[in-house]
Amino acid sequence: MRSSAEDLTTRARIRDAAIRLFGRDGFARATVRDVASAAGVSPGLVIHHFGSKAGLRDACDHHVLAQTATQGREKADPVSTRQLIQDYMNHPDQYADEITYIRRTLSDESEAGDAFFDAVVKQTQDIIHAGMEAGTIRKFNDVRSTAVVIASNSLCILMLGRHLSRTLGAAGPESHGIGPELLRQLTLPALEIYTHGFYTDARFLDAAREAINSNTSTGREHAP
Amino acid sequence: MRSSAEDLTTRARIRDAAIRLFGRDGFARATVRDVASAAGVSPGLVIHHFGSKAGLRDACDHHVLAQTATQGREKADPVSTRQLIQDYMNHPDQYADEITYIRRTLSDESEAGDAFFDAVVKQTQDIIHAGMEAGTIRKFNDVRSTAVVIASNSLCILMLGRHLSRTLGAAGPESHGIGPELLRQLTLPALEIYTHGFYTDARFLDAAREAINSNTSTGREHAP
DNA sequence: TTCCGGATTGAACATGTGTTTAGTCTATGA
DNA sequence: TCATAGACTAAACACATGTTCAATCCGGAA
Repeated sequence: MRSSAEDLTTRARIRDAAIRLFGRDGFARATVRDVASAAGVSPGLVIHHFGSKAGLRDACDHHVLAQTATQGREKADPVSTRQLIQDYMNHPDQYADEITYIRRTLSDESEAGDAFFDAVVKQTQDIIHAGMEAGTIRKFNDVRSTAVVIASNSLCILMLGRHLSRTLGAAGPESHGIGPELLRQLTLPALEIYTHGFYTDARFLDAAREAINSNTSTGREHAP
Repeated sequence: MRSSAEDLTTRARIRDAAIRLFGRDGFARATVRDVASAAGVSPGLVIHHFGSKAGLRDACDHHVLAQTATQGREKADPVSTRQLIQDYMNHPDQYADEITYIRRTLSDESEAGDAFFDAVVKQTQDIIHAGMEAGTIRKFNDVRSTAVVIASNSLCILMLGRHLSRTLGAAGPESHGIGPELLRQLTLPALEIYTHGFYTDARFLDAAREAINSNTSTGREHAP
């Protein structure tokens, strides 16, 4: 859905180059000169358009946030975030920059990262509520905490993508990140746990319940 | 178990200050002058002891890696990584710097991060194998992938700690990270999913199995 | 005591980097 | 046609930062 680089305004080209470089190298390491050179433009023009490097970052934040907000509202995959990743699977090259940018945004402290995380949690929560009514998802007492756990588990594919593809040997060595092959390898194990659980019985859960109920202060509650 | 700052050699004081600052601000943003000042020392001395800023980073990597490797070998918590986090719960102030440093290490590309992740996965894999034989953990066909999923789910507490405590309102606003309160809030929801599963039946799992088996090439496999 | 090597410092150096500035070019509207 | 506004550049500026260097301090060995 995105036009080729030639069709974009200079401002948009600079912003897209910044999204790529900020995501790849981080905000601190990526220099204004790098961005300018990647956009085929002089450093001064970057400042001319965005006021400062921080202003450029804000523009990137808003753009990526808007970009990801438009999608995702319609689809409702129970394993959440996967609707975004699913989308990415079908257009890997097109969204790769946004994906890595979001990862950086979630790592570094930033309002954009906060907003994105909250959006994912809220969406997950809605999905759980709907699934509980439809009977496809088990009933949970604390839906909010459950949503947070599920959302985190989904997002960790994003955060740890590099390590996942590295250990699983998915995707070539050049693609340091999330690829269709990686998602295919992780889907079944994750769904199996989400379907049948990980433990054979409830003894760990019960033990944790007791430990937490009895010992509310800091202490040595060994979960297992 | 660690001596107070006064008892450490200057070299160790510099390294600990670097671990704190690299973890808090990132390698690029934290300057040699910052580290020197935090250690109460001149910038030149930092270079004198470590050769360069990169050398200082290497020293930090090795130290943190060694520090975390010594622990964890004995304890064997099924929800893994939690043995490290558990340990942290009992000495929050003492390990806080190492924790945040590891988070940065897992985000930025680094051999230390790779090694740490691989160690966690391997340990998780061992735990799963043991649990499968003992009958406490369900039998999984692909133990390796399952271990990767479980390890990632555990590590995301580390990666997303800031967001987790933010949305769950655990710990005061000054502690931007993982605290005992956060772990207490997440343990039960996570264990519940690990015990009883997330879905009520296997229809999502079966659908995904079919989709992946039939459509091996890139395509639009909507997991549901 | 004397001497030596390492710890340590303050200042300087070289470079990278965000930003400014003066000026050019180009299209558009009167 | 002319004038004006904005896109755009090249150069310069100011400052931060990694690193070097000469000099000093200090403890221990001879």
